[in-house]
Amino acid sequence: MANPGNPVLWVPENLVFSPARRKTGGDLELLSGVGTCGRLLEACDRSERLGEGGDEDVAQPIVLKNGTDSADPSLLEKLFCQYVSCGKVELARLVFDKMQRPRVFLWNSMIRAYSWNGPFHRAVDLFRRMVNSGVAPNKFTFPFVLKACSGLLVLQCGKEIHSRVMRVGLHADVFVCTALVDMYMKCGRLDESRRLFVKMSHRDIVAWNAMVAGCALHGMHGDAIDFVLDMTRTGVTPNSSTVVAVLPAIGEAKALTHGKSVHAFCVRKGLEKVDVLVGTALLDVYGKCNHIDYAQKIFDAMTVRNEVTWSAIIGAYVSCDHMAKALEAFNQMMLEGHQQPTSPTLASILRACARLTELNGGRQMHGYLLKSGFSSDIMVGNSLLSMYSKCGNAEDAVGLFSKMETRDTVSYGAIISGCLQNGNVQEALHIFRKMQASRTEPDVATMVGVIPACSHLAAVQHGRCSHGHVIVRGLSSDISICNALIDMYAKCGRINDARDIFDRMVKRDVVSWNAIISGYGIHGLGKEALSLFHSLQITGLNPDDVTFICLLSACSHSGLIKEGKELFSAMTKSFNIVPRIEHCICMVDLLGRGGHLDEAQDFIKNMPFASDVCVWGALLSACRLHKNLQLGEEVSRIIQKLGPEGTGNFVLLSNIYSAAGKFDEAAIVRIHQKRKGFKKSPGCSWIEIRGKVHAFIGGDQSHPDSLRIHEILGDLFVEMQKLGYKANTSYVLQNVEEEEKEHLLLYHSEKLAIAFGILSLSGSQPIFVTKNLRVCGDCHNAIKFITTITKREISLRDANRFHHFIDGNCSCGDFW
DNA sequence: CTAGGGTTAG
Repeated sequence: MANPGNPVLWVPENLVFSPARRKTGGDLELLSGVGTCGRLLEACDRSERLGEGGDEDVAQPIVLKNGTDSADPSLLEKLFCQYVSCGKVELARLVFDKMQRPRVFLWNSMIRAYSWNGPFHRAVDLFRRMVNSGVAPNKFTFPFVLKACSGLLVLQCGKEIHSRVMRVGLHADVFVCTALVDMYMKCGRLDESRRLFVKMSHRDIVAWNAMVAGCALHGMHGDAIDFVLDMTRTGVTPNSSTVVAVLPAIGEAKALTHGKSVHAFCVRKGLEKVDVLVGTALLDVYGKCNHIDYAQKIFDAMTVRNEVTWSAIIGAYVSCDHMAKALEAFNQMMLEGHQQPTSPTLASILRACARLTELNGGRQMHGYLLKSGFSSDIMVGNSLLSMYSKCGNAEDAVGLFSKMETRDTVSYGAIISGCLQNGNVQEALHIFRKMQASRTEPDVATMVGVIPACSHLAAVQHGRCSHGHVIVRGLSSDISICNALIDMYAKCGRINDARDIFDRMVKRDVVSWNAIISGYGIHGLGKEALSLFHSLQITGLNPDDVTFICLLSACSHSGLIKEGKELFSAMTKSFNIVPRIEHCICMVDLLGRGGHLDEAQDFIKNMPFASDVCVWGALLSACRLHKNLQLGEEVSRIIQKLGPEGTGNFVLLSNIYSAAGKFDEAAIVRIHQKRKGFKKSPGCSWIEIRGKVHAFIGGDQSHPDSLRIHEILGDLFVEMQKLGYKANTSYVLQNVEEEEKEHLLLYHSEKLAIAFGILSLSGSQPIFVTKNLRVCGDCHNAIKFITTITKREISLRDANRFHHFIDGNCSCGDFW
């Protein structure tokens, strides 16, 4: 059932809702389906009332009744106008087609009707017909047809119309010119648009708004804001369209101050309560700027709300991490029943379920979506994929993905990262290959999702391949891509390649710095990490909470205890970063690893918040490292007390580990239990040989070369013993005879992978093995002997860091 | 006016 504390999602039982039906407005469809095709009734008594505007009740029966085709031209015109003003575009068109020689203004009305709500291509077609039938377009025609071009994003067509405008000498007309500015803006020709705009002798508010909206549309947030400032300087007062155009840009730029001044302007004009568009846009800005209280105030004060308003407030709650409020708002909306959910609403709700790992609620939503006809909506479908993945349900995500009718780049991105989040790296890479086969173009987000798959595998060949993809697609200058590449190369043991990417970046963000600092950290190069931190401060970029986690962990792995302590205090004092539990885990780890067990314990006791299993787990592994059994047992008991209920097996397993002195295994069990649900992943090691990844689990005999691998290990064991190696059987979990323990140790996954490396690679090639968990202590010792015997260089990346073994020594100096 | 997938940490 639902997690305690999480709100239960309310979903109506039998609600059926078809988005398609709402959009077309059924009666129009029915009418045109009757097939009366302009057979008109000479409803003379009623024709008097035609043209008064907007009375559709009068207009409809006229066309529906059978009558003669010999309609009076003036009646046709009146009827046409009537339909146009009622918004009955299709009916207006029927009448229009009946006219013998429509006058210019009738062409204009018809084109305008299409340019208003589409279909835009009809407006353009009609314009062409108009020109071909010898009717000269006038200054009213051009703005309408240009608007249709903007809607269709047909630059070529727009250019043709531009040259026609020049030929008939209408380029100085403010309306025509404004429409051209808008068309070029929307079609992405910002230079041409700006050129025309600057040349205009008189710019009205519509022209200014076109510039503002265009900049906002193309993600040029700063320019959009600047245009609004410019227009006020030249004495043009913004209107509600300006506000609605600029607010999304302000929101994207998270420019809270600008948002507030626009808000103030709206209050002066009395817009924010009565204008739905303004109110909605405003509350969205506050949501994006993380000011949910203001967003809510605006929402509460609005006298008119539409479905977009509800979507916006729900989305704002979700992005401000108020999931309960988001679900509450959704329930309220459904109960009030004035507004139906739309795909953005549902996408936000699914995001909320994902964040809460509220699988039951998510499933309920899925059921509702199936009933209500939303399940074919690609955005909703993608949100569902993500929800299932984030709730740890990879199978349902993959199942859903395979059943999707259409998949776009986002669908692939969602499923690839979903597989990755659930630890299925192979499947992620597999789907990436299918994506390429399906000719779906990967974009930045896809590649940012794929590159970490290579980092997890530590498969540098795959990684280089992804790097190649990125270059070919021209994405190699993207900051996020570079960040992912830095991380990938660092985790694949190529710290210098990582540094190279970092050094070549034109622009870096804090994640770039964090990635390279973390890279040095896992390589045990703490001094380098610290020196990068100093460079970071010179750039003027602010380090964030993650930076300090990277730094503290780097210090911890390099034994830089004094530096770590200084960083921790500087973090709060000089950088105003509130320590999170993660920082405390690093500190306990740092102190504990360094042997300051009492200090670590004091640190936990003085933490400003309640300690959790992970903090004690860090201390427990320190107890294991320094063989402090007494404190270790004490800590084990605390962990047992903290452990959540219903995890009996974990408690038991943890006890076995602890009783046998396997404190770090016990800690790992606890951490896994806490973080990943209730599954403990088995120790697994792998090695990439000529682009193929070979994976081994302990005692594995499934590899085709298993026999020879075992032979190699057997021979090595004999040699190692001659050099003084003694198996450390305290690392064996099972309660078996000593000899059996030695046997089990010999076939640990990391040893198997190394033996396979020896078998497959020539003597001069370094061996690079990756393990999902932390390296076993006996293996760590054994590998040192193996480097002496085989004269090979061996690198091992485990869950925490790198170990470079050479000539019987490890780069970590046994400090791990 | 609202909206789906992504990078850094332990």
